[in-house]
Amino acid sequence: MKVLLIEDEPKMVRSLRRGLEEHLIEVDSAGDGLSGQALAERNEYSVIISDVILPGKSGIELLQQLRSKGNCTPVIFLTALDQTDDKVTGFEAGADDYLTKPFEFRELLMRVRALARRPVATYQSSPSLRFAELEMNLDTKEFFREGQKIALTPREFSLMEYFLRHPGRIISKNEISERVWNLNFDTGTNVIEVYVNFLRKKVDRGFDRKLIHTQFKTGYVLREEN
Amino acid sequence: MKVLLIEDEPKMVRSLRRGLEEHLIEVDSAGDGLSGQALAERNEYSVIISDVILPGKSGIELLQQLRSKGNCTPVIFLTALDQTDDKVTGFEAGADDYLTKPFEFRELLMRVRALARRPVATYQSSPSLRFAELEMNLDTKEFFREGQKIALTPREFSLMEYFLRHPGRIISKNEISERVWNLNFDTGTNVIEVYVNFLRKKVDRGFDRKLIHTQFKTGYVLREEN
DNA sequence: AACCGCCTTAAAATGGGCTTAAAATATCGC
DNA sequence: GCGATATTTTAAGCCCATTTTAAGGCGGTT
Repeated sequence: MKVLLIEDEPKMVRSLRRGLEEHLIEVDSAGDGLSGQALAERNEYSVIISDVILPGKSGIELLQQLRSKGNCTPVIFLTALDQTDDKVTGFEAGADDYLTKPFEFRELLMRVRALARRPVATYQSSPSLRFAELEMNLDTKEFFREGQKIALTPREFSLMEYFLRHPGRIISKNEISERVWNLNFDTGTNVIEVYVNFLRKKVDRGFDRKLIHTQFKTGYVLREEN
Repeated sequence: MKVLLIEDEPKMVRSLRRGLEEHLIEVDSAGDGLSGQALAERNEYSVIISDVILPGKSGIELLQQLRSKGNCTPVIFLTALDQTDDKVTGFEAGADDYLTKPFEFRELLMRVRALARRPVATYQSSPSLRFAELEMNLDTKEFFREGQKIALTPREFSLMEYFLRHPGRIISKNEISERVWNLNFDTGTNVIEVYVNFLRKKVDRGFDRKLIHTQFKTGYVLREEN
């Protein structure tokens, strides 16, 4: 099980992270709304635990934007004091649960587990990414061009996913190695080129209109025209 | 929206009923576990609100029996005092939410609405699951492919059941070990692979169209095509 | 033309998943 | 309760898809 923790108070983050990890729950954390949203969109979590008041973007805004993009990961809000008004708007925005600080850790753990137990399929309208005649189903890990299914390995899939999440934008190799390979240093290899090649073979070969383009000395783009 | 309220304290019943009906929520109520269960089985409710301590049959027993019969109506437990131990067992029994008396009515209302918003879990009127030419009878624990009976051990059966309840969705090994083996930690063994192998021998061997597929590094899927 | 970045291909390394058999555990009939 | 049988779990080795490395060629840029 993996949860995303969005909270700006370092002490709280540390204590929750420790508690959750003790119970063998993987934790990613973010200190503000923006990076929280980025993580939530890039990865799939069982549950998101978020403060309501956050720098950058409030928890409620964040939630609404996730939901509007078809992301149905259950969200538990944390709020300081008993601001019941926040509570109301939080629930209205589609929160699945609410805890008022201070709370017992056991309580949080129970609620996280209860939400994680919910059958995923029923609540998540299978999220899919589209661009041109490409279609990617994040749930079933299927990928299509013009309705034709293309088998992708996990790495290929997540690289393609990254392209589809940033269509039309030039993506540098650094960015790719950070966000797809999770390396923030240069390994001095050419894995990325190799994988772009893999994708091209599977996605562009045999089609007239190429979709994956090289921007010399800059990076790659997913684009319709040449 | 219609809720079932199971509570033995008449005062509480009256006040909650009034509050809910003011918000245009229909209310059926029962004063003990047995009649509550009868109502829950006879009618379909959006949410069940139940006291934990009840004459006749405890709320937790009631919940477990509903769940074992395939009834997935969300349940909110009410409990006097802060008996967190009850809370733990309640959540373990599959409760969807928990409120400690005394609570604000608004709080209850929010939680009821949050649960009612969840798309209704597929209701099992006939206790059989089907997919492609597979058929599983949950009552008699029989399992067939193309009408041909296949004998499954209990473990095999419940693994197959889990597949059949999530056709087309990729199911991770973690998910399987949590939901079929009820382990929420990694045992470091390969039981799951062994059992998938058992199932394949019994279900797919000798058939042209395989139904159980591996998604490398991701999990397994029940799917018709390759 | 020379350099550098990118492409392509093939081969090596890695690690996940499969299979099998044996050990441990549970279940059933007596 | 006891032994026999069925089921479940552990363990080990192998296989192969995936990933990474490496090397040589091609092409764009200056």
